[in-house]
Amino acid sequence: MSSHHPARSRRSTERKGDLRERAILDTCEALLAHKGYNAMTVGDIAQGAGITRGALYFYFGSKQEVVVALVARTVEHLWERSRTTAQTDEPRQAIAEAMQRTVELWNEHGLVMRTAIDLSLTVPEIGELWSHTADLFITAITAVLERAGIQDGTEPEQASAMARALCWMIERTFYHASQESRETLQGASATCEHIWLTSAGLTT
Amino acid sequence: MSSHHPARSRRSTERKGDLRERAILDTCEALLAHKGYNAMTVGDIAQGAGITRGALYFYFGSKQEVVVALVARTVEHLWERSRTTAQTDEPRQAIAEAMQRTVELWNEHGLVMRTAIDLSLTVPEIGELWSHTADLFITAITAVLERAGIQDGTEPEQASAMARALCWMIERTFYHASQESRETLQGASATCEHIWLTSAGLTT
DNA sequence: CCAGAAATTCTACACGGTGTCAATTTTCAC
DNA sequence: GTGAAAATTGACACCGTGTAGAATTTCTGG
Repeated sequence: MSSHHPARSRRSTERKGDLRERAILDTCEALLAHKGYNAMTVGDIAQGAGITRGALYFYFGSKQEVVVALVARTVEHLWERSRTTAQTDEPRQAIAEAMQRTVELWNEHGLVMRTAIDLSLTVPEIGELWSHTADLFITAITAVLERAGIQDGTEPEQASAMARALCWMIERTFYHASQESRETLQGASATCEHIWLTSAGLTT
Repeated sequence: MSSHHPARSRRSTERKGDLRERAILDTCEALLAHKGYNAMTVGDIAQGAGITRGALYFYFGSKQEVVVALVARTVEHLWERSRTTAQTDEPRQAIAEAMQRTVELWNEHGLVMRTAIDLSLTVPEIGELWSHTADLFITAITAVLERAGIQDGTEPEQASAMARALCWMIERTFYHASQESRETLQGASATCEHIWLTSAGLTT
C-alpha cells in the first residue's frame, strides 16, 4: 500500500516525478472545482496532468490518495499560516484578527477545505487531517475565551465546550458562505465575530 | 427518468409494491448504518429487501433515488413534528423547548440526518430537501431572537444573519455529537442553548 | 561517452458495480 | 377465468478501478 514514493524525498536535483506530482495535485484541484469529487475520474486527472492512467498509479495508489495528498498540502499551508501569525493578548483584538485570518484562508483555499470537510467521513486520513486542524482552532478559541473571563473546564457552559461549538459554527457558516461570494463570506464573518464576542461576554 | 412510480400513489388497497418500497427504504437505512453510503451497493439493498437488483430498478431509478426517498421520508417526519409542536411566546422557554425537541430528533434520526448533510453537495435533490429544512429552523430561530429584542433585518448583526449562524452551529455540533453518545449530545445541546441565550441577550 | 540501474511511462487485462431490456411470472379487476 | 397491469427475473453492455509486465527514458559512475 505504501510501496509508492520510496525514499524519493531527499534529492539534490528535483526529479521529473516531483513536477508530475505537483501537476497531478494541481489538476486534481482544478477538476474538483468544476466536476466535483465523484464526477472526477482518475483518467481525467491523468489526462489533465499529461500522462496516462497507468502512469498516475506510479505516483498515487488511488484517487483517494491523490485527494488526501491535496488536502495534506493545503492543510499544512494552514498550519504554517497559523503558526506564523502574531498572537494578541487583548481578547477583542485577538478575535478580530482570528476572524480576518480565517476569511483569508477560506478565500484562498475554500474549495479544498470544503472537500476536506465533505470527505472527512468517508476517507479516514482526511478525517484525521481535518479534525487535527479543527483542534488547533478549538484550542485557540478556548484560550481567548478564558482570557476573556470564561471559566475554563469541559462542562457544557465552560470554555472548552463553548469553543467547540463556536468552531463548528464558524466552519459551517464559512463552508456555506464561501460557496456564494466574497461579500457573503465577509458578512458571515462579521456575524460569527459578533456571536463570539457576545459569548465571551465582551459586549460593552 | 421519472417513468417510475407512475400514478401508483392513489390506491384503495395497498399494492404489494408499497410494501416492497418500504422494505427497500428500511434496508437502505440499515445498510447505511454499518456500511456507509459508498460501500453500500444496489445489490446489497436488493438482497436485504428480498428481491433482485433488476426488481429494485422497477421502484427506483438508481441508488441515489433510493437515498433521496429515504431522506424525504425522514425529513417529512421532521416537518410534521415541527408543525405540531406548541410555540411558546416566552423566549427562554421557547429556546429550551426547541433544543429539547432537536435532541430528540437527532436521537431518533441522527443517521439519516447525517447522511442527508453529507450528500447535500453531491445530490441536488437532497441538498434541496435539507436546505428547506434548515430554512424552517432559521425562520424559527429568527422569530425567537426578534421576540428577545434583537433588531430584525439581514445585516450581519441582525436577527436573520445571527439565526443562520446559530442554525449552522447547532447542525454541526449535533452532527458530531450524535456520532458519539446520547450523553455527548445532551451536553452539546446545553452548550448550544447557552450560546443561543447569550446571543439573544437573555443572560440575566 | 557508455553500460547498468533506477525512474518513469505505457498498454492490456481482470474485476466489480451500474443501469437497461425483453421476456416471464404474479396479481388484480371485471 | 381472462386479459391487463404490476412485479420480477436474468442476461447484457458499459464504465471506472486497480494491477502487471514490458518498454522507454533518465540518471550515475567509470
